[in-house]
Amino acid sequence: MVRTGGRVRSADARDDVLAATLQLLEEAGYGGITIEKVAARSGVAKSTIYRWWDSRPGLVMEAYQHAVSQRMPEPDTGDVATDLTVFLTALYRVSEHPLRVRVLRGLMAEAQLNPAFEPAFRGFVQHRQTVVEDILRRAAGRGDLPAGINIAHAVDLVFGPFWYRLLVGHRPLDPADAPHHVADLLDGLKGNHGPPPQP
Amino acid sequence: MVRTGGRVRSADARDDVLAATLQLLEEAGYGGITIEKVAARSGVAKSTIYRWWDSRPGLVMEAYQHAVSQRMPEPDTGDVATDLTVFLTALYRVSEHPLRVRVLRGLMAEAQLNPAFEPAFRGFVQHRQTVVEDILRRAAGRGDLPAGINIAHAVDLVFGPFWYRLLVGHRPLDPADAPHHVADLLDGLKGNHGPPPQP
Amino acid sequence: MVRTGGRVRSADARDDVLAATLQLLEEAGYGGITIEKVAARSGVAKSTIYRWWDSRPGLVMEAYQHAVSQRMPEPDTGDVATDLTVFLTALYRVSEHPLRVRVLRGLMAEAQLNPAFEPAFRGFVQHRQTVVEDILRRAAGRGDLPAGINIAHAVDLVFGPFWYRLLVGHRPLDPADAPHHVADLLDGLKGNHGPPPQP
Amino acid sequence: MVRTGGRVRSADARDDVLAATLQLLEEAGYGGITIEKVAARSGVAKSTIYRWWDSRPGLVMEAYQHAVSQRMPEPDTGDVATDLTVFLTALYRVSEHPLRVRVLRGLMAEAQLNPAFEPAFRGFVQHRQTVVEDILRRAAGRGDLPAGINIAHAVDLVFGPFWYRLLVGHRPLDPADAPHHVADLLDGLKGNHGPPPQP
DNA sequence: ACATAACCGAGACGGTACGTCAGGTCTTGAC
DNA sequence: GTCAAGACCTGACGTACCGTCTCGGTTATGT
Repeated sequence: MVRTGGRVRSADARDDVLAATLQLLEEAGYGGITIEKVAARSGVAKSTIYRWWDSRPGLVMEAYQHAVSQRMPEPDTGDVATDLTVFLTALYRVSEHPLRVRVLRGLMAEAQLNPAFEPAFRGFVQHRQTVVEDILRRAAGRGDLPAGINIAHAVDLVFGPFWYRLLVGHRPLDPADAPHHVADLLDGLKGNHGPPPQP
Repeated sequence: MVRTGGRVRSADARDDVLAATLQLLEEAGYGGITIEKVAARSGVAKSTIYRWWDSRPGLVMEAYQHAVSQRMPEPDTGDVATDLTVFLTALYRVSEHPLRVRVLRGLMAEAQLNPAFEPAFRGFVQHRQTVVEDILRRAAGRGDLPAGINIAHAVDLVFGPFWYRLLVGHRPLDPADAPHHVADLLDGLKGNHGPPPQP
Repeated sequence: MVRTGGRVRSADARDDVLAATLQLLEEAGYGGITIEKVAARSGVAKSTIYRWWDSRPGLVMEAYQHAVSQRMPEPDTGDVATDLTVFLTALYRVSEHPLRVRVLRGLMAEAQLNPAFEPAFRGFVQHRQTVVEDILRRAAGRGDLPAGINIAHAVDLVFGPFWYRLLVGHRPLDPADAPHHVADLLDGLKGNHGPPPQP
Repeated sequence: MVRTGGRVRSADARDDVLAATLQLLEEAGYGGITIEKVAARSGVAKSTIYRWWDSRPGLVMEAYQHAVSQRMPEPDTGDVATDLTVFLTALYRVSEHPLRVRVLRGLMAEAQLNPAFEPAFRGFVQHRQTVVEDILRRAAGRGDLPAGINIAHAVDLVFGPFWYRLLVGHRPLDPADAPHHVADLLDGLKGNHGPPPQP
């Protein structure tokens, strides 16, 4: 597939839009963003924004990833407790960045209200789930966890409280809590009371 | 404080509005509701709606509670496992009512986007939390759970996965899973790895 | 027909919109008018303008008629030459008002480009034609003009040159020319060379 | 003036643009033409069109003349009635070609709205006027018409009704009417009621 | 019995933002 | 140096709802 001509996409325009989006995010939160304001702030035409981003959540998601694209770790030390602690600590650290918190909350909200956005958001979420799934699967393979463990539910026990605290905001998340949460989780898992995973 | 006269609030108008709200909820979801549509559907004037409800989430919350006001149980049998199982089973049963699921998701979304609505929603959520807190506190008092238990985190372990599944929709909630989740939870708690609760 | 309720239409808003439309007409001509500018100039919301006027030409036409609603004379003195002279003189006097000239030209242009506007404009034009038709018909009835006269073509001889000069602008219209044009017209008519009018 | 090199103007591009313009003219009328559509239809880039034509009316005018460049007759038989009848008949025949009617109406409309186009359009119109002027001037020189005749107004009597019918569309133009219109016109002229032409 | 005052429907109002469209300019790489 | 392609800014379009604000008309008291 070859390009046969045409003006090339302006990197300036792209960067200005993403920068303006982040600025607005900090000032007014996800709900305070409008394409109109992004256009005004960035000096980029609305039509140019619509050419490259199909929707507000798509734009915000890209701006977010562009800004904080430091990937989550995918630890594989051979010890399940260590792996989970590393991962959870990194996850909880989002609470130290109010901007990221606000973005995550806004994206979650959008996914509830806008069916068209749901699959994209689900993809984003599930990508994170697989990291934990892999850690648990490897541990079960090594015999460090019971064979019949319900991995799916364990994953929900990792991410559920995280999101719950993020969304309700009743209690701040603290990266220092991660080791305790991991210990609780593993205690529960070793008891192996879950039903067998769905085939 | 005496009323000295004046026409009394019309029960018809109130009922028509709530009914129309529920209808629209079923048809278009929370995000598909507008005050304008509710007014048109119900035959009640927009100004009347604004007189009695301050906002969309307020209206929806009332319509929801009016329709499905079966209170959550507050069990106190003396056995922590039984109490939690009863409660969790009732909680999970929401998944059998797509309407309620949609409302809960919409309210959560609104709370993310609309700061004015956050406190009301947090109140709604925390009321449910206290039921679980009370169950755990009583069990600890009886010595059925370690004294230094981190009740706050335990509550998050109950509600976190519930909301997470509800919001992301990656795996359906099943009331039959409640006993297993309770067992896992208690196993974790008895290990008592949590930090002491904040004073 | 009874009003059954609702806030009454604001005369201020209406007047402000029409005034702003005329102002813009003077400054920028018909083609320079946009609903957006009318809204900004008048301080009336765009939605209010769209509520009452379906389109730009409709708005301009009302503004024009509202401003210059001094009706054209419909003379009936019993003398065809006098009647026509009075009418034509009044008609030509539009050239003394550049604003009205611009509006007429703009409306004619819109009728060419916008099929939806054509009928409304044709109605406006034909209303003026009937005045001349009536003058000629009465004269023919009195025997002041040959019975078999082609009234339709005579009407075109009155309005055709008028519009032609207005639109092309090659030679200014002068109300003082009206008597001569009437005399020419009547000479031509009395010769009666036209085909019989279509039955 | 020497060309120093470089690619030569593509005749293909030019022809494709003009052909596409005519096609769109037939399908959607003058008002339905956009440079964008012409570019898409012709496969020629928008920038190329802008390079060679300054505006929509310029493009349409060239396309129109390119397609129907059959010149109007310029009769000189020595008889004024014959000359005028030949000319008027040819003029009226445009009504048999809806495409040309549409173009003429569109150009007239554009001249009203676009001051920059007015002079070009006036030139086009006046070129036609001179043909009639010459016929009348020759007749006056021969003594077939009174010497003090108002030629300018006579020209308006020829073109005025023609354009008026074309633009308003209230009554179809019929080439068969031309002889009658000529007879009426000459009757009026011979009466010589017009004011002396402006010096 | 009737005045009072709050209620109710209708719907106009000033706004904000939407997503689309065309205009006219500019940039790129191929010919 | 022209060409096709197409990105870019500009500015207006017409629509949907927002939350507020008159209107005219309608009840229930409570004196």
